[in-house]
Amino acid sequence: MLGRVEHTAYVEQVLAVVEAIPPGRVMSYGDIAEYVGEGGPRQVGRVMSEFGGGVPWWRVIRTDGSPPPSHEGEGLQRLRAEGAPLRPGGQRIDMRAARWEGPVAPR
DNA sequence: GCAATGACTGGTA
DNA sequence: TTACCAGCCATTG
Repeated sequence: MLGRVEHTAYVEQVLAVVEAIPPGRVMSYGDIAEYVGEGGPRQVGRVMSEFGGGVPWWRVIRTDGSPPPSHEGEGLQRLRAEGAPLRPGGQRIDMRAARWEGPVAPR
Protein backbone atom coordinates (compact mmCIF):
# COMPACT_ATOMS: atom_id res chain seq x y z
CA MET A 1 0.00 0.00 0.00
CA LEU A 2 2.65 2.46 -0.73
CA GLY A 3 1.76 4.95 -3.34
CA ARG A 4 -1.69 5.37 -1.86
CA VAL A 5 -2.48 8.88 -0.73
CA GLU A 6 -3.56 7.67 2.69
CA HIS A 7 -2.58 8.65 6.19
CA THR A 8 0.87 10.13 6.00
CA ALA A 9 2.82 11.35 9.01
CA TYR A 10 1.61 14.88 8.39
CA VAL A 11 -2.01 13.79 8.02
CA GLU A 12 -1.87 11.74 11.20
CA GLN A 13 -0.44 14.63 13.17
CA VAL A 14 -3.14 16.98 11.96
CA LEU A 15 -5.93 14.50 12.67
CA ALA A 16 -4.44 13.71 16.08
CA VAL A 17 -4.54 17.38 17.08
CA VAL A 18 -8.09 17.81 15.82
CA GLU A 19 -9.25 14.77 17.75
CA ALA A 20 -7.51 16.10 20.84
CA ILE A 21 -9.53 19.31 20.78
CA PRO A 22 -11.92 19.21 23.77
CA PRO A 23 -15.59 20.12 23.42
CA GLY A 24 -16.29 23.82 23.56
CA ARG A 25 -12.83 24.62 22.20
CA VAL A 26 -11.64 25.33 18.66
CA MET A 27 -8.41 25.76 16.71
CA SER A 28 -7.68 27.70 13.57
CA TYR A 29 -6.07 26.10 10.52
CA GLY A 30 -3.00 28.25 11.00
CA ASP A 31 -2.73 27.21 14.63
CA ILE A 32 -2.77 23.53 13.76
CA ALA A 33 -0.22 24.05 11.00
CA GLU A 34 1.99 25.90 13.44
CA TYR A 35 1.46 23.26 16.12
CA VAL A 36 2.59 20.41 13.88
CA GLY A 37 5.32 22.72 12.66
CA GLU A 38 4.96 21.90 8.97
CA GLY A 39 3.10 23.02 5.88
CA GLY A 40 0.59 25.82 6.26
CA PRO A 41 -3.10 26.49 6.86
CA ARG A 42 -3.94 25.52 3.31
CA GLN A 43 -2.34 22.11 3.71
CA VAL A 44 -4.29 21.54 6.91
CA GLY A 45 -7.49 22.51 5.13
CA ARG A 46 -6.68 20.13 2.32
CA VAL A 47 -6.09 17.28 4.75
CA MET A 48 -9.39 18.04 6.45
CA SER A 49 -11.28 17.99 3.17
CA GLU A 50 -9.91 14.51 2.48
CA PHE A 51 -9.72 12.91 5.92
CA GLY A 52 -11.74 15.35 8.03
CA GLY A 53 -14.66 12.93 7.89
CA GLY A 54 -13.11 10.91 10.72
CA VAL A 55 -12.47 13.78 13.11
CA PRO A 56 -14.47 16.63 14.72
CA TRP A 57 -13.70 18.96 11.83
CA TRP A 58 -16.27 21.46 13.13
CA ARG A 59 -13.81 22.34 15.93
CA VAL A 60 -11.42 23.60 13.27
CA ILE A 61 -12.41 27.07 12.11
CA ARG A 62 -10.89 30.20 10.59
CA THR A 63 -9.18 32.91 12.61
CA ASP A 64 -12.22 35.14 12.19
CA GLY A 65 -14.32 32.57 14.06
CA SER A 66 -16.21 31.27 11.05
CA PRO A 67 -16.48 27.55 10.28
CA PRO A 68 -15.55 26.14 6.84
CA PRO A 69 -17.68 27.74 4.07
CA SER A 70 -18.57 24.27 2.92
CA HIS A 71 -20.22 23.36 6.23
CA GLU A 72 -20.91 26.71 7.82
CA GLY A 73 -24.32 25.95 9.33
CA GLU A 74 -23.38 22.37 10.13
CA GLY A 75 -20.25 23.16 12.11
CA LEU A 76 -21.82 26.16 13.79
CA GLN A 77 -24.67 24.02 15.04
CA ARG A 78 -22.25 21.39 16.37
CA LEU A 79 -20.17 23.96 18.24
CA ARG A 80 -23.24 25.56 19.74
CA ALA A 81 -24.45 22.14 20.92
CA GLU A 82 -21.11 21.58 22.66
CA GLY A 83 -21.31 24.87 24.48
CA ALA A 84 -18.71 26.77 22.49
CA PRO A 85 -18.57 30.51 23.25
CA LEU A 86 -20.58 32.07 20.47
CA ARG A 87 -20.44 35.80 19.81
CA PRO A 88 -23.56 37.92 20.14
CA GLY A 89 -25.70 36.91 17.23
CA GLY A 90 -24.64 33.28 17.38
CA GLN A 91 -23.21 33.36 13.88
CA ARG A 92 -19.54 33.17 14.79
CA ILE A 93 -17.28 31.72 17.46
CA ASP A 94 -15.60 33.88 20.06
CA MET A 95 -12.07 32.86 19.11
CA ARG A 96 -10.71 34.97 21.93
CA ALA A 97 -12.29 32.55 24.44
CA ALA A 98 -12.71 29.35 22.42
CA ARG A 99 -9.18 29.28 20.98
CA TRP A 100 -7.29 26.20 22.20
CA GLU A 101 -3.50 26.22 22.37
CA GLY A 102 -3.12 22.46 22.20
CA PRO A 103 -2.97 19.38 24.47
CA VAL A 104 -1.34 21.60 27.07
CA ALA A 105 -3.71 23.91 28.92
CA PRO A 106 -2.28 27.45 28.71
CA ARG A 107 -4.08 29.22 31.51
C1' DG B 1 8.60 22.71 -15.28
C1' DC B 2 4.65 26.11 -15.37
C1' DA B 3 -0.08 27.54 -14.31
C1' DA B 4 -4.21 27.01 -11.73
C1' DT B 5 -6.63 25.76 -7.50
C1' DG B 6 -7.85 25.53 -2.54
C1' DA B 7 -12.02 23.63 4.22
C1' DC B 8 -6.26 30.07 4.84
C1' DT B 9 -4.33 34.65 6.85
C1' DG B 10 -3.41 39.46 7.40
C1' DG B 11 -3.71 44.06 5.93
C1' DT B 12 -6.00 47.96 3.69
C1' DA B 13 -10.25 50.40 1.86
C1' DT C 1 -18.73 45.66 9.89
C1' DT C 2 -17.86 43.69 5.12
C1' DA C 3 -15.08 43.41 0.72
C1' DC C 4 -10.94 43.03 -1.97
C1' DC C 5 -5.89 42.08 -2.65
C1' DA C 6 -1.45 39.90 -2.05
C1' DG C 7 1.23 36.19 0.15
C1' DC C 8 2.01 31.30 1.40
C1' DC C 9 2.41 26.13 0.50
C1' DA C 10 1.32 21.64 -1.42
C1' DT C 11 -1.35 19.10 -4.85
C1' DT C 12 -3.10 18.59 -9.53
C1' DG C 13 -3.52 19.18 -14.68
